[in-house]
Amino acid sequence: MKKYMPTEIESKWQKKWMDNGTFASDLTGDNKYYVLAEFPYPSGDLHMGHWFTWGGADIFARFKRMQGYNVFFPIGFDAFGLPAENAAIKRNIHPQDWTRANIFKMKEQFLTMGPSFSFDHEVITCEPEYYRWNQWIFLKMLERGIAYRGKSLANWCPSCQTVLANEGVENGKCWRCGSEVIQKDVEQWFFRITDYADRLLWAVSSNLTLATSNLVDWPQSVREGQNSWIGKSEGMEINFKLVASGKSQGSSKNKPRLLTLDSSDSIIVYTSYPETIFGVTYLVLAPEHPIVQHLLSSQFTVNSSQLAQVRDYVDQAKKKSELERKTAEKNKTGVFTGLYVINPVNGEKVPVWIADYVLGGYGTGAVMGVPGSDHRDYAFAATYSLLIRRVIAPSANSSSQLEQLAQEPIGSVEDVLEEGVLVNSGEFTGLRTPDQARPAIADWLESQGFAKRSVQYHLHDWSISRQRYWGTPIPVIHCPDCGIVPVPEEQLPVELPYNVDYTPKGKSPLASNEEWHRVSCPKCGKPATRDADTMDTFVDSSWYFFRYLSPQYKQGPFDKKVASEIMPVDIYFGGAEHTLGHTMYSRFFTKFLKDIGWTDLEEYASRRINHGIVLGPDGNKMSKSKGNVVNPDDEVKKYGADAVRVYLAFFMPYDGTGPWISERVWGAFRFLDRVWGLQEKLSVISHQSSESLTADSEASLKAEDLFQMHRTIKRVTEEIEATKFNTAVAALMEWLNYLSKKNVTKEEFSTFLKLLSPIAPHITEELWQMVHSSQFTVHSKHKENLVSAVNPEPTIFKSIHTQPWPKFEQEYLTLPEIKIVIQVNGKPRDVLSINKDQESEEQLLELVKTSKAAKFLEAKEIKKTVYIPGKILSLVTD
RNA sequence: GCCGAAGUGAUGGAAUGGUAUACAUGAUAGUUUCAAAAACUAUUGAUCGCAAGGUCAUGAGGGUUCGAGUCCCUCCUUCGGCACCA
Repeated sequence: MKKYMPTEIESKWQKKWMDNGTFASDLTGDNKYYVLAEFPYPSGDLHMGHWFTWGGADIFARFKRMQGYNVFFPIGFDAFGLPAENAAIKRNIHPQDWTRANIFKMKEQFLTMGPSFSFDHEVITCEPEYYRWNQWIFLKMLERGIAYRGKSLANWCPSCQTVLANEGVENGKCWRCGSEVIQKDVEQWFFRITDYADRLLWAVSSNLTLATSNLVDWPQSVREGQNSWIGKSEGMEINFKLVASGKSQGSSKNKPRLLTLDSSDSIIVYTSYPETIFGVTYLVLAPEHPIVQHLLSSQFTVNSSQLAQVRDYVDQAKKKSELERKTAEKNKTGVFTGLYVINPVNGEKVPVWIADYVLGGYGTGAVMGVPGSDHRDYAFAATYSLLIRRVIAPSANSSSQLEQLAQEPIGSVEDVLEEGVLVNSGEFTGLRTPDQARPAIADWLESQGFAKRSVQYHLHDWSISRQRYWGTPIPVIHCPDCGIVPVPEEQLPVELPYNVDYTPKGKSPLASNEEWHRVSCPKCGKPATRDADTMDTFVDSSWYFFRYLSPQYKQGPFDKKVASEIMPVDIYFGGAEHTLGHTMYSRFFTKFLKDIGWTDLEEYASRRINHGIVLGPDGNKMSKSKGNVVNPDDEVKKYGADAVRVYLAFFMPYDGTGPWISERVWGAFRFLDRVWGLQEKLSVISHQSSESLTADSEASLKAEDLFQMHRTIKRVTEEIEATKFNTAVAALMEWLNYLSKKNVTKEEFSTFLKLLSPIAPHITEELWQMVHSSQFTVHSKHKENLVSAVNPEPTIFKSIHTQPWPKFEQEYLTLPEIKIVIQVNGKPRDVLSINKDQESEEQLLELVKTSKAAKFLEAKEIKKTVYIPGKILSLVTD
């Protein structure tokens, strides 16, 4: 027997599979199965995380293929984005050249995994053939008002010199470079994802065992995370009229006042606690609130020192970064405006303040201050000695007790209640909240015309403009006369010019290429300029899984007919970090594509699997700066690709997070080496045909042998299906331990190889071909003949990876001799073996008398027996 | 603060309410070797015991059950996400 030398056999089979087209995709057949993994960013090095993600996906794809599915398992590259640009600046390489070289290198590295990718459907997002359809989709969105241009405060990274989406801000810092993000007023393009907020919400099921929601099987954590990010809140907009004396007399003749308000001369607040309205003792505006601007431009009469204070405060607030504003959470600051409003429910005159704890971007940018029932309002009122009134009391037993509670002052934060019974609330006093009081007051406020019901979302529109070079150009032309003019569809793609100055200057690098930038207006023909921004790279990754189906397609983003057959994605492997970004944007795109008639799908992936993270040997996240990066190439050289694959599958659950421990990879190698050694234990090595061999070996297998084999088939099948690769490997190890102690039949050996083949594709192919050598040699000779004659590409090579997946037989899963656990008073005392056919409670009770359990029953009466056939006999004495 | 997931040997981790610690790594001893590595064999939760065997152990404390790592309640810790969203 030759020694197991992985490096010798692995490249051999990788080449063979390639040449033979073993894993080529066929999108025409029935019984499709679409396996998707998040396409990699071409950073230039395939790291362990790629092996982990794609290894798991490859196991699954191979498994499904052997189960007879027509598997589509494409790969591509998410090639636009900042790192390429940063590399360009740092190393003076053009982003395009850098990216192309990286893609080339990474493909080579991927091949060492022995993957079963459908390489013939590759998608690379920086190719004009791809991004022209980004532009096409953009224009469709523009047509429908889903894409729009707006000016607003945006997250701005001063280091990357670009706008960031909310999802790109982590703890107030840029997700790429870690610089502190500031707020900047910028004109930019948005996608109106908020229009889709309701459709993006996941149905929340109280039954947690029900894994599906919106008819697909996505992790609970993703569904909950997205829902809380969308942050749907149902409440009311309540109108508070400004007190007339606050108005400026002088300006009333000429200027129309407060044009931006829905209803003139009033402030509209948003609240989801309308039932606390009797507890309002002040109003608070965000510093960005429009009325603050009116105030500062002297449209109200307030004394000048007050005005100066307001001006100071608003200026200060502007200077605070997002981070400062969030970390200063506990210390509430604010300033009185001099204005008053009337509380519509009781006619009280209430002061209006400005405070930066109120956010300009949420609701109406104004809230009612209810210090008696809101912790933040309480803190604010306490700081500025504002009136605090109790409107919610703890539930009371009697009305007299309630009256007493109503008088209790609120002396500390602990007294601030959001639930209980309403007090000091006019006719609503005594109602329980939230269930009774909230709808009652809401109805009443609406009927009186004081307020209307309103739904608010935490989700913001998606800002997609980036002032960077390496991305999809926005297909729009700015004309001094016609304004924003979309680039006509037939002129797509708007190609990204090669020659630009991409060093960051706070404006878009594309504008530096005059020849590209200056065009004539498609409408009027006069000189105009192209939009010089590029799109967020999340746009690229929002629909790539559609493009995979028909990457060469020229009549649209993808071939609808193919999509109707192959979509949705059946299983999507990816990282938990994409819960709020990529996976939600993709869902949004899918819904939009449905609306314009390109797909019938509401959800693009039937099942989502979040993978874990492989840490460095020191237990920290692998990073160059920490020097704990394990390079898969090195590990493959040491142990072989199969051992690395087995280790990755085995060392922790697929969704876990744990360190790479090299000495344990050796354990995976040892396992494969023992599998290799199994060939020596083959009891029947003959020249007979495989069919008669099967019959022979079946006959010689004992009940225990069959039990072990079928049990393993069952376990491996179910565990791969559930993406529990670690226990699938453990099941194979257990069977190997059993097989190592006996002679092995060809049947057992072949079955073992098939079950292991998705995880360790090379060694299993080698051993398979060795065992089925007669078949193989005949065919190889045959092949040479065929090649020289008619058919240049005969496909007679029968790979193990196209063999049918083993099926287990229920009848072998129980042994004739079964084991029954005997418990006395809940403690296991003995295990009895009994013939399956003879098992009965009476028989067992008889056997118990002579068992180890007997002494625990001496001189005791059995008061109760619980008998679960095939499992346990539980005896209870006094 | 809110939401979610999880706490099991020295370590990674297994366990449809039914013999907790499968499988692997490490460790100890032995075989082999001039020696080491590798390989192979045995042992390996704690504790009492010469042994047979017993007792105790799944973050802590209660509960349901013949029986709980698993279900329920309270608490602690860790990780992840969100966070002044009114």
